Amino acid sequence: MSDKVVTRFAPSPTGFMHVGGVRTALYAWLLAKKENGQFILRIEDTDKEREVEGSIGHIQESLKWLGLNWDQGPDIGGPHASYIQSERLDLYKKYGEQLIEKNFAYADPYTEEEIENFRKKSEEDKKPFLYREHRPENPPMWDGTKPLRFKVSELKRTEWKDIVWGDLSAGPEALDDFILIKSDGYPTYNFAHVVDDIEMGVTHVMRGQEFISSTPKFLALYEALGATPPLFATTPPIMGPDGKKKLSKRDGAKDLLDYEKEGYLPEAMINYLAFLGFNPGGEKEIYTPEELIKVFDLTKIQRSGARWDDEKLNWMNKEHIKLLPKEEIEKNILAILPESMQNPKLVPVILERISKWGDVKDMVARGELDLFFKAPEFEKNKLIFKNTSPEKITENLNSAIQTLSSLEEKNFTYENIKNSLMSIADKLESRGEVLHPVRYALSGKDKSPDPFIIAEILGKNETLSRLQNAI
RNA sequence: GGCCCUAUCGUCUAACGGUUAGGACAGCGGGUUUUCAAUCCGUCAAUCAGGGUUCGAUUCCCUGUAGGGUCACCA
Repeated sequence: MSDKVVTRFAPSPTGFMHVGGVRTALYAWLLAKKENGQFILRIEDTDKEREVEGSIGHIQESLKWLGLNWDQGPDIGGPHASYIQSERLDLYKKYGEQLIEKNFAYADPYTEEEIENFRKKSEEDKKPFLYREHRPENPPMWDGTKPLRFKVSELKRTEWKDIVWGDLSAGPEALDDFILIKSDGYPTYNFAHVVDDIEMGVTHVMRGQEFISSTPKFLALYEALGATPPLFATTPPIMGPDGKKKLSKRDGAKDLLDYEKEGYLPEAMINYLAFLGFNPGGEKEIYTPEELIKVFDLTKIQRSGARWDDEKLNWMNKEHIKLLPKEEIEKNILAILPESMQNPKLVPVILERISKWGDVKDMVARGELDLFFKAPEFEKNKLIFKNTSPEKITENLNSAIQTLSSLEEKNFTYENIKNSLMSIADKLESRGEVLHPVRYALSGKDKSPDPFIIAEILGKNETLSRLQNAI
């Protein structure tokens, strides 16, 4: 146990990174960081057909955005380079030959049609299809043009331990002669990942529960290779909004980088993702990545699937924004505001209305900030407050102008404006009699930020002018 | 269908076999505010069902039900 912890994230480059895959990566990363171990990024590109160009770069960019830095990987190399499986074909071939020698592998002589027929026959007989029941007696030499199959030598019940799920087991029907190397010369996932995990000294394998049922095969392979299997930690799936199926593109599983574009904070995404299927206990919910590393514990990962909930993510993102220094918040908001709206005083007004940076853009698009930059056009009757007469409104607006005029330019601040207006308002039957007309005069709207902050941002001149205009 | 697995508020979850089953999101109500937002306070809300084991079961066992996963020259 003195060995260093080594974890890996091993995606196949078949498209964008979605949140489910990222969470598995996150758990592997958290463990490596917590144990001061190594986190490896390995690309499993053994299916040429499904490969999508640009995926590798996209995957790396996604991980980098979150700050999940790897210690070994395709771009930075490491003691076990290459970290791209298509560049390691010789290694898999070597392992394959070794298995043939030890009588743990053989060439598959059948055509795909023949196997398909076996399969159909089993289906008709209502029996599960097992290739090993058709295992050829005298398989040909393996020349690389035929698939190489693993030869199950002992049909037994497999029992193993999973850090998250506890004791697991499966009967001998889970064991079959699976393909190690395809006829195109590429290894299958089943083979390549085991070889690489052995070669790279991976100690903890984290992956989704879709792999539980094939674990007996992996274990048999480890045994045949004379290698000690790693520890397994299986993560539950992330479910779609209906809670019944795994989150898929159809239910809105998004490219992780879309969340970056929408202005989510990576530390909020990490917090949310980590807590979707993991909980350290206690009542604290907002964790920085550093805090998460400290409390992370594989045994506290959940076993059942969790639904993706955008609302909770938004809440969490807002909480993380609040943790940011003031200057940082200001910088981010100003960066999104158009040239004509670069006023730092708007920041607090905006901040309380957004949960992610992208919302700023929406506010601008909806024209919610326009009132700070151009005098509103209003309809006269909107100035009326409840049963207050027009004359009374005019009178109230006049007293507002009067009291605000007495404020010096440099004292034209939120507190002073509020005090001045409130002193008038409190003398009236209802504060609304003056505050409503003032709000409307300043903003042209019934619903707006409070009139005091609007006045401060507009400044004395503009404020008085809008009030006068309303009269 | 075979095999494997899972099951606490609407959602994410907490609870050495002993708690009024806790927290958070959402919802609802209220305070601050004329309003929206924000914020604070309060409130609603759950152990899938049935059997065991036990003085005592959310927790352990069995059955049922529901759900998930897997049965590829995909990972």
